[in-house]
Amino acid sequence: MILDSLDADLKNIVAELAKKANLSLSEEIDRLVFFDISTEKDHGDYATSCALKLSKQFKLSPRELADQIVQQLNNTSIEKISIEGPGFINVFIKTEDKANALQNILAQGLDWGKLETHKGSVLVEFVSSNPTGPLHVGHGRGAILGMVLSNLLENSGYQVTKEYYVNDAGRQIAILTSSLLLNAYCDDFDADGTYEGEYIHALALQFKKTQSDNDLTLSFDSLSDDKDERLDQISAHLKNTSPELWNAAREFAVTNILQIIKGELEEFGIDHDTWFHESSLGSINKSESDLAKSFIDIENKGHTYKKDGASWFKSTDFADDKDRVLVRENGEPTYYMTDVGYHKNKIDREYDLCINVFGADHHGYIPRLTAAFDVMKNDKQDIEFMLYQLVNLYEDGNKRSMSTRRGEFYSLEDLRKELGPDVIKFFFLEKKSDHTMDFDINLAKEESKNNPYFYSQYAYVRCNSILRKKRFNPQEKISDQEINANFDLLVKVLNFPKHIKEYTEERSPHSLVHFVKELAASFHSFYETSPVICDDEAVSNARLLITETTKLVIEKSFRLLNVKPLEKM
RNA sequence: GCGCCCGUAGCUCAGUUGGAUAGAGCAUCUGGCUUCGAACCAGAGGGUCGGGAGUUCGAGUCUUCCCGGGCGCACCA
Repeated sequence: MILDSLDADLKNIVAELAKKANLSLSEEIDRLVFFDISTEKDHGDYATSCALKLSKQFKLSPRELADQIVQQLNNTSIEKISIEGPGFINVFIKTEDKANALQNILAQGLDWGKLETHKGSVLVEFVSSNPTGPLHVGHGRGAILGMVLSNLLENSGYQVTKEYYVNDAGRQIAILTSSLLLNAYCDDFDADGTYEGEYIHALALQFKKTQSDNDLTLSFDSLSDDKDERLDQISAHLKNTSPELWNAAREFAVTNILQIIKGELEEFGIDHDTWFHESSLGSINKSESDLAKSFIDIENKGHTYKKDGASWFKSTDFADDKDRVLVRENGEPTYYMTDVGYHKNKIDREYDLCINVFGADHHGYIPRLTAAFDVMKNDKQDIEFMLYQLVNLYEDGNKRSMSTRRGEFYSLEDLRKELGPDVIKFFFLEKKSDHTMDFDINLAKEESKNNPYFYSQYAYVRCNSILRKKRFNPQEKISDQEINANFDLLVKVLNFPKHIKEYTEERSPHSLVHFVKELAASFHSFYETSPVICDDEAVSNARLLITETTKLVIEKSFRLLNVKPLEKM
């Protein structure tokens, strides 16, 4: 890319100037000295404000510094260079070089936009919804976010592992197991707080068929009035009186619900590389288990203490607002402890970076998890969190309720069946993730410009439609006129890698959606003003090349977004 | 009460590590199909960037205080 070469030259020049002035500015040069893509044609192709930022250090006026930089900047691609306003340096690139760059995109194909800027291994943990029921709409947002983030990271050179953490132990699973058994064997047993809904009834029926003892009757003696106590009594009773049945039911429920979840994720093209089961963390009492290893690690490093019979982690030494219990008085690990053990396992698998995609309601969890991670990690490892906020569904101007009293809820599957997976991806990704979003179902169904998904697909379809009609010679020289007349479109196509790099580093998949929308808009405008198939063969050839490269960039973007480009609509 | 997130056009939202005149779409108004797909394009109006103070060549962006909204503050998971 021309821009990379310009950036390198600029950094070298400023470094030289700093050296002459006896200034050590390597950090500033790294951070502040670079070219931006100009937002206006008048400002050239690229602009830098580095002279404004560094004038103080150099004890020069910004324009004086800019002048010194400009005198040395003689990159062969530069057509014209000027200093404007308070000290901006604007660079105009030779039209011929832009034309060459455009032709070069064709040679790269879908590798255009692929980066080699990052190294190392990343674990992205996302979805990790409890296997107690189908995914709801909110899970979908996290799922799509995690997937596209993974795509971007992979595209930039990282070795990415996508992981789903399965909470297959603990109280929620006990309640799920009870729910299944009650549904299978107790007619009209109404226990507040158990899982209900069609999927439970269906699973219960299936489960019953797998058991030889078909007419089992379950009975309960005195049950507490307190909802939670009662649920635990039911679980304990079932588990103790029929341990084999209990284990079979638990296994059956978890396996089958995971299958439902996995199937739904597949519909969205989301595939996790690993499914990590909480139950595999082992027992806190066995020293080789991840759970015990993580506890011992923190203990050995001197960050634990005993209080009220429990074992605590002094997380307040690491920016947490209160200390946390790891092991209860009764010897049972807390949920937090299991998550610490899980992260110890991630650390031992030697990932350089662990990214957790969390629902924003878990944000309070970040300081304590970071604290434990920082204690256990090696000094090259890092943890990051991405939060996603709630989704509100609107239909006909009214907020739509996503759950009912009966435990039924409007699931991700329901939404997908209503709209299709790709339009949902586009809408979910369009908004910044840490921002509650209003999802307008009517708009998502609309097939018009109002709907950014269709608008973008339509641009791709138009590209294809044109390219089917006429072939072109990719080597033929392109006139300056065609390059200059289509600045708005080409600036996006030619700088695609720079944008992708930024979206990856900023962890902002939503920016990619906005990029595609804007690229589509530029193409639609180009389409109206510049007939591609026309009598002038040279002009036609150039425009076909522009169309082809635009198509490539849209296609590549769609792939990163996990959206299937449509040849026809 | 403490912590995190958010507040930009009537609505839904962007806004490039602080940059040049704050942008899209919807809605309103005007114009454009005999031709590559009008599922589109061109144009107009619409703003105290929640409010005040500060930092500096420059603030929607950073700091601080206030106002308003969401979420979280367990030996639950």
